[in-house]
Amino acid sequence: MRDDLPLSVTHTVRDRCLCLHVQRAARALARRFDHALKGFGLTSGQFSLMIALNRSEPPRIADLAPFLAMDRTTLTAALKPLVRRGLVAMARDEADARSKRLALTEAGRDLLVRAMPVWTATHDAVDAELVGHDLDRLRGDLRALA
Amino acid sequence: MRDDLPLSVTHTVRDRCLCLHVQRAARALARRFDHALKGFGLTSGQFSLMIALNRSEPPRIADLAPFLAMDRTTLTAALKPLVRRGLVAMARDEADARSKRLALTEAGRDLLVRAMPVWTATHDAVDAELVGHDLDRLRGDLRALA
DNA sequence: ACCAGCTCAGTTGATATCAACCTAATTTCG
DNA sequence: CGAAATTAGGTTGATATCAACTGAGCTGGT
Repeated sequence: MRDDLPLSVTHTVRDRCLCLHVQRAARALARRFDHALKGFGLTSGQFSLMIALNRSEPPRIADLAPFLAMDRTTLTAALKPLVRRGLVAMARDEADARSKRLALTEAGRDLLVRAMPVWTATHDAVDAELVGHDLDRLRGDLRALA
Repeated sequence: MRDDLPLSVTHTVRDRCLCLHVQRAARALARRFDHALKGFGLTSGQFSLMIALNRSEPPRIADLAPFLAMDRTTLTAALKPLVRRGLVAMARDEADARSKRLALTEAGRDLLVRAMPVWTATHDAVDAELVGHDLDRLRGDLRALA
């Protein structure tokens, strides 16, 4: 311990840092949904990604990245196992040869339909543990951060 | 689009899922602090980890993992680059040969001292963007999730 | 003392995350 | 039309994340 890095400074960071607080909550929630969705071979992130694909118009990678607040190249990597398993299909955009359109396959939709009740039950359990918390406000705060 | 996976269901997940909301905020905040701390060669996670090490008693890996809501093995991996760079030292616990005690080195403390003003400025900027939001309540919500 | 069970940490394999760099296609403007 | 700027996407290298497995050390009961 030195005079120029006292415990009080680190306590300030630990207590105040939103980055740290959000990361901890993110890890805990991801673990929780990972476990719940394990039977379907899906992680929480893969589930969210597939949910984001269920649109009337097949989105491009560049459309999804901002929605997930995720780097474009992360999305490229995240799609690989889903495409390999035949849950997601990538097709060249007919209007723009640079773009690729992403869509759930029949198998992907089947899996999502089966996983949905588990998501609902898991989220209900999370909600139940947070009685007294204003979750709509929390979601609003998180959207402001993203 | 099929009848058994309508858009309304996916909109429910997108709007309600705390896991998705927290992951998005986590990515955005991590990116932001990563950029801010880049000049020190530190990521936001490495900064948080080093802050957690600044204790009067050098903690063990098993002590830190719950504090960071992180898997124990993730911590083992995260320590490697910090130890390699001489910012963190691992020493066998004298009382228990299974345990290792983690401590910042002199170089590690130096780096943290220099990085601290950047953390403060970055967090002040985040706070400024969230005027009207109750950040203490937000931190409480996030602690409840972790 | 012994051994069964527990605790602490590391390793492996898979996915996640991003910056930096790269290629190809489109658009813009002179 | 044609070169420059822009845009979409992929690749590489590094770190982050966790589950499952492994091994080493400790502890309590007999």
